Amino acid sequence: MMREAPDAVFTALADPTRRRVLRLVAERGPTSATLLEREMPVTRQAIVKHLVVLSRAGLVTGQRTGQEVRYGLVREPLDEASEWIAEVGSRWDERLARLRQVVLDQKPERS
Amino acid sequence: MMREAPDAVFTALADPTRRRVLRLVAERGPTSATLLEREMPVTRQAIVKHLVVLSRAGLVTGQRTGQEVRYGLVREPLDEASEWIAEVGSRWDERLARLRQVVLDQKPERS
DNA sequence: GCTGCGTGCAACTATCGAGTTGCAGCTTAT
DNA sequence: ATAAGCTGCAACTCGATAGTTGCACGCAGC
Repeated sequence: MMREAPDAVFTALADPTRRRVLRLVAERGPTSATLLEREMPVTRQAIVKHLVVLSRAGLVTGQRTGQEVRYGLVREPLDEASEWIAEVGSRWDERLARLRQVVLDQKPERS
Repeated sequence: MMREAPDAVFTALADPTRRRVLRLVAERGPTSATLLEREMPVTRQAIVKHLVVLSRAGLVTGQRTGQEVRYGLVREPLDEASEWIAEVGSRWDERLARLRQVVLDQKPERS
């Protein structure tokens, strides 16, 4: 199986500033770019760009209310990424287990 | 809490080619750059660079045996990344839960 | 109307990073 | 010793992207 890795998600998570934005959205709840600007050392424009990237990756969704746009978090892609990581880790462990098995099997039926 | 995100790990996971390298290492077990080259559409040098990045992130370790260097996977940083992701997700859920609680609390003791 | 606040688009800079090619050095076996 | 195979270093190209500044548009309230 091993569903192909969601490229956009990992790319989105790569940038520290973007991770901070994501974290703030998760903690504060639906937030606007202008609000986020006050808690970060970069321009609103920069934050907007990050939100666009996060949005394309499906990690957040924007909802317009009046004149401001509030962004909320979406868990699914996040969970998929987490799952991909876990699967790589388990592949390694499976290999180790299989190897150990081979070693153990040699003892009983040694020539 | 929320331990600061391991920057190097997420940076390492951002590149598709690098993820493929990591995956191959996990599946094949300790592997050399030259072996990996045969399964990928890029130069050995490119793979070496990726292995260096993965190594700096602590995701793999190289072990020299004679003239070749075999790289194996290391789970810990991988798990940390997975944990970071999970924590962001749960922050969001906690917020939702807290919000729901507020709504529920309003009913019994409404003025 | 005008003022304020929030969003959206565009152009520009500058840095980073993925990939290549070329060459040198070290092991192993013939 | 010499040939073959694997590693390591260096220089270079080229595209992507994080961040900035500047300006225009739209919705609110006085």
